[in-house]
Amino acid sequence: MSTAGNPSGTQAVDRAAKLLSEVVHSTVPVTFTELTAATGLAKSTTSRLLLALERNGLVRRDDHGRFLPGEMFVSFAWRGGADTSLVAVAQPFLDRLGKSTGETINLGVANGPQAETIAQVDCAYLIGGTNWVGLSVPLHASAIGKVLLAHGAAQLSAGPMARTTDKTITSEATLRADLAGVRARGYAVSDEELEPGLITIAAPVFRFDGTVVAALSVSAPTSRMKRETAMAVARRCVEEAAGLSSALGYRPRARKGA
Amino acid sequence: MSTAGNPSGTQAVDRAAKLLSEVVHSTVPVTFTELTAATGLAKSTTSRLLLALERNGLVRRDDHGRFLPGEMFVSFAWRGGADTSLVAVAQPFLDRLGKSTGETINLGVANGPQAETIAQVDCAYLIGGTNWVGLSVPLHASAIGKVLLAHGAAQLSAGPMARTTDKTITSEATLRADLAGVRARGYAVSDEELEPGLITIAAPVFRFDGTVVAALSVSAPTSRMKRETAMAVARRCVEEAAGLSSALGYRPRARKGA
DNA sequence: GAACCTAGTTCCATAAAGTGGAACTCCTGG
DNA sequence: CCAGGAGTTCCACTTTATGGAACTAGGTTC
Repeated sequence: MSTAGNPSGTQAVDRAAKLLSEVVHSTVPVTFTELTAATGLAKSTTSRLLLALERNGLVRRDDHGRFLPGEMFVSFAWRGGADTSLVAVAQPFLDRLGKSTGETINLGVANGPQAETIAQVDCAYLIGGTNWVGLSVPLHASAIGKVLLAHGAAQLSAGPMARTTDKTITSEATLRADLAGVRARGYAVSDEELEPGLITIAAPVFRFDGTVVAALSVSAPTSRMKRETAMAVARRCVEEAAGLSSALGYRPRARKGA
Repeated sequence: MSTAGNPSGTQAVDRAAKLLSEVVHSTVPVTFTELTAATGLAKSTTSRLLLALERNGLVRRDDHGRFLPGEMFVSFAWRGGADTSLVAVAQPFLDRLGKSTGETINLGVANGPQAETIAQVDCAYLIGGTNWVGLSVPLHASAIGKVLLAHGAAQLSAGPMARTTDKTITSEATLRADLAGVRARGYAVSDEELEPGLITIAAPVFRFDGTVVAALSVSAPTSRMKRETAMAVARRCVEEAAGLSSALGYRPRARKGA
């Protein structure tokens, strides 16, 4: 009768978790009745489970008796555990993107005047990216960096822009134009601007408040990234980045339909 | 045999919640064995419950099989639910402070160049504070404001400091000296500096990373806040602020004991 | 202000789900 | 290759959760 086939005997916990999930993933406080409806549980069961969740600080009630995530969630959020866990939330999205493109996938964030790689999925080919996790790259020459710059998630340092290949953008005006393109298209491209033979495409990851917190990228050798492939890859990259954004609570536009 | 007398029949959920609590409130990943030890549950039970929690995104395992808070917590934290819920976490501390002093309790945060009151517990006396929630007061004249200033959680605006009573500090040098005192003592006092007849004492609330995010205050009419009373009140205020800080993950000093 | 909803909690007999000891499977290190 | 620890799976036992019904608490209507 339930949606999922429960692997083993833990009904009560699973049901409680389902209730909890409804409460936590909702953007607004949830009523008791909505919860019985959403989970299909009997009133008595719902009541007992919610009482247990409340007793354990997993949910709480507002003045109208509606349910909100409890002290345990708030406390976790305040203690900053989230920052270190971005990678964990992102992993499934990276994996999916890696599987569908076969190329090297990276997740990068701003770290001072550079872009730092914090997670990676290796490519399926013999020739491909090495491990970049922990490495920092120039903002103006990398696709991830350009995404961060374009959305104000990183600032260039004062000095002149270092040239790493003959295609590297070093003029401020050119970069500004490129960044405008990044915002318009929804993704950034670094076409041999960081390293000869390397093309990278990156898309922005938004947080609940619409600010960009990271960028998701696909890197491949020029030999495998022709124009048509690039278009498809870019679309997939933007898709997964959007999915991750949504997991972080970003809601691009109020959407119709229940 | 168990530590707590369970009010009603929800053993499995309570046990799962206890495991979850261990995982979430720990600063480091927790091992399976630590969990069995901490909760006193049988290996088989622990295993089953953890599997259920994992399946539902409440915990996850790192590469060494140790347990961390799951996607549900991270996602909640990233979507910014915490900010709106500071009041909820703080409530018990405010209540306790209110009960033990009998006076008006406030929780305030920085809001631009002012201190904004975001929660309040009303005093037990007939004469006392009115509702301040939502009100903003000058940083330099209020105890909450001085705490925020002293710990760099708020900045004064450029202009001159407005005088609201004849005791208001309006000289920058005097204020600077006062703020040094606030840091040294651990609390701030506004002695009729905001309104004649009103004394307020405030203590800082720290976040996990040691930054100050809010201030907790006790306000009373001069008639009830004599010197000795003030000392006791200040101590209680600092205590509760420390308790709240701890709930937000702040650990002033590594603590001994299992 | 009495009758009537609706929302939610408590009761209780039933049976289903959780429990824990023991057996089993994986690792890791000697 | 064997020993020992860590964790999972099995399974008979029984404790614990379940859900319908009764009950309580607010709120609305007439």
